[in-house]
Amino acid sequence: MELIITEKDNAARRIAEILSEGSASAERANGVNVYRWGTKRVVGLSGHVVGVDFPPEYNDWRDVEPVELIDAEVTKEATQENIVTTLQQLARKAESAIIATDYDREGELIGKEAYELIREVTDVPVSRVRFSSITEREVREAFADPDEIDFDLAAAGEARQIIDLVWGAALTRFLSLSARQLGDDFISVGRVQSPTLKLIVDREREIQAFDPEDYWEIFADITKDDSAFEAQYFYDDDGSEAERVWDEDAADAAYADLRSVDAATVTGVRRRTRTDSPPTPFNTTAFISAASSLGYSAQRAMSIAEELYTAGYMTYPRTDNTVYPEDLEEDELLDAFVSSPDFGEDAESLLEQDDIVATEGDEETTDHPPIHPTGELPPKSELSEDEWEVYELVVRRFFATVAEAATWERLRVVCEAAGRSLKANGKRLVEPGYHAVYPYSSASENHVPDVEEGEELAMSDVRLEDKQTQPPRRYGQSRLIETMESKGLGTKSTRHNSIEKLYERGYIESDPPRPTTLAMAVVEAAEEFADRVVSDDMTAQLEQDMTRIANGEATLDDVTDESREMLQKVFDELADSREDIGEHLQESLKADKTLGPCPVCGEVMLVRRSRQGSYFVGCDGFPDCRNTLPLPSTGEPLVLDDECEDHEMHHVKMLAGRDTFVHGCPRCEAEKADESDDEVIGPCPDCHEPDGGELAIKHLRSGSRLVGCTRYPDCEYSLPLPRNGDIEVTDEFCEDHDLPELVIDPDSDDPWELGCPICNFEEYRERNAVEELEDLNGIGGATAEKLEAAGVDSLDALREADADVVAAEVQGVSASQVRDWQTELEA
DNA sequence: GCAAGGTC
Repeated sequence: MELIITEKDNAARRIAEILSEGSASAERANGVNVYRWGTKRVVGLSGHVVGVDFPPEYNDWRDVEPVELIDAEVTKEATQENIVTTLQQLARKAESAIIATDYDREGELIGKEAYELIREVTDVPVSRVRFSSITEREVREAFADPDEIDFDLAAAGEARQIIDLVWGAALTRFLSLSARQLGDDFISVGRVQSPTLKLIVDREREIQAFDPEDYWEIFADITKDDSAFEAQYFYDDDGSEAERVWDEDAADAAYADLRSVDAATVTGVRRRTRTDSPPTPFNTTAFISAASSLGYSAQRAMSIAEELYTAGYMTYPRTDNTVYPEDLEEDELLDAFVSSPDFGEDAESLLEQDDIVATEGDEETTDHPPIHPTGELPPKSELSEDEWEVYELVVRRFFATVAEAATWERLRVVCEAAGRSLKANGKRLVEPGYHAVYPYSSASENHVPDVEEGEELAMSDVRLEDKQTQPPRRYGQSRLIETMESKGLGTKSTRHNSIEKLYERGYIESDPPRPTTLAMAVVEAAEEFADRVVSDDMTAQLEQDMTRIANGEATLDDVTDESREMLQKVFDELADSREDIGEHLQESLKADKTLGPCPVCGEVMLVRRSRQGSYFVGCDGFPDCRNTLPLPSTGEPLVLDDECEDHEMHHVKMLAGRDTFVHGCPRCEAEKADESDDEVIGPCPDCHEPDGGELAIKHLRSGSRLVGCTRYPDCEYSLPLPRNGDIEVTDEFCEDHDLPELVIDPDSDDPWELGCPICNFEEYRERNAVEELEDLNGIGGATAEKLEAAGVDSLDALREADADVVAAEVQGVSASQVRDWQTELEA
């Protein structure tokens, strides 16, 4: 038997398909897919199936000095037991094995990990094949001429693993211990996350230090025949054109001059045509950036891309490549779209071009092809709105890369009036080119009419505008990812996760991300004592070292030993400052959680966490002062800059994904509840018989409202109500439940007829079930709705469902897929 | 429980 090992299941399936010419069948072993035909078996890993770690005796953070981790042994342990088991079971029966993991450095390391697992059980020959896209030609060529594993390249990857673990773990533990933050809220640092955080912190420092400057600009309307255009005053500033006037008197003088006349003479006209080249193929970063201008976060864009990839509609979303592979036939791919109602016309018009030549980016790599649609088209109804929008983006980007350039006509007009100069720049799209199929990049025109030199034109409405220079803008997520890429921080697969990690660690909040006080303190501490870990130099150096290892110019030990020595020096410096650093971090943590003065004792009120894990506001004077205020039960609290005028308390926002909301001032919310009375609306369905319980609209001190039983806590029956808006109890009654229908914000433009609270809750639960299913990996919006319609309307229902029955009832869902979801649920 | 890198 001959065993083939790929990096992921998807690649295993497609390679089996190609090599077996479609005759391969799939079977499951230990929950892992194995594809077989003849004497061949193909199994897909799940990336790294082993991971580096320290031996267990280093597990207790309090028992081990962080500095000890520098020279601690680093071991490798299986992290995906069933895949490792399956791989070794198959290897025992194999006469030979072929490693077919991705064609990049991590792929080589993952391949070497598989090799070592195989070697634990057998000494059959192991070879390596490399291909950069899973196409018939590439795969066949690669398997016809197998190569060897590149152990040096794999060792380069191992050096990275060891250095990242040792630096990350030792410094993370040091900071966490010094600030006494050992629970979930430890203080982390790392080679990628910390320089990324420093980018954000440095920008925030610039913004804070920014001193705005006043300047003035002057505009006027100029009319030719019936068409008016805007012209802007400019002057000569040492040989270059300047529009901003920095001196108020000078601005007033120019303004007065221009206002004194009502005509301007054209003194210059210049026409130019400019070619606007179509965009290059999508790599991961460019894709995230384009999706972000459609309003998707980096994380969301990648998760939708993952779905579209798994469903077979687009290529692998994690790639650095911006050059299509040679065997991509652009016209054939366009052909696949001709019959589509959404893309047919555009595909046809592109096919009419004389020559179909795709653009190329600067980055040509071996990892994967650039992101493009496969020829398989999804029915629109099968995708959720978001999925469709992202799919359309990917299709149109491919269209754009094979479309013609656009042509713009630029018209520059210069006028003189009262000895002052004005200018206007017009642009007109003469040939739309790729813009016709790619509406995402701006193609806005600015009309300036045809004028001739010497012409006198009417001028009106001269305006003097006073402005101020603006601080630099914060990084948005996609700009941050672009900057990370340019500095070599992270990889195509991890950059968006690194940003997500900064949110989870309480280092940044909001979007565009802003650093917390804690983040400022962590970066400051690192700059002072471990500058390497917040600098992109560490990555640059590591890249060089890895190249040396890969080229055989250095060994793994050379590089890791040197790195350990450097870290040892960092710790020598840190030793004396442990307490100072800890204090500074603790103060910053407190600043991020401080709301305002305690009305009882004058100390400060802080966001705290109870032993049960729920959040509340408590006095820093505890246990002397036991004043508390409740917070809503959903989400993680975030202290906002806004302050309540009555109580000098910062407002609180509750972060809960799509259910995020602003809670406001916790004292105001509590007082509102204290002042409001319960409003009885009908009988309690649980206990009216025989106990006489009734349902009432209640306001809780945590700011939420609900319909609950008057016998609470003896009866815990309750229904949710929206957090905001006036509630009107109408005279209409629900026949099923003997309750009045409710209307939210009856006097607003858009009142919400919530109806009977019981009926409303039942509908809500149904909708929620769909969302719950969607949150499970690999279930798209459309699939979730189909499952819900088939009676799989909650995670519990999915867990207990019979996979074969579900597969039979829901089109497009296979039994094995259902079993995968169930396995995931169990985990 | 620490990192970053794969993968879902």
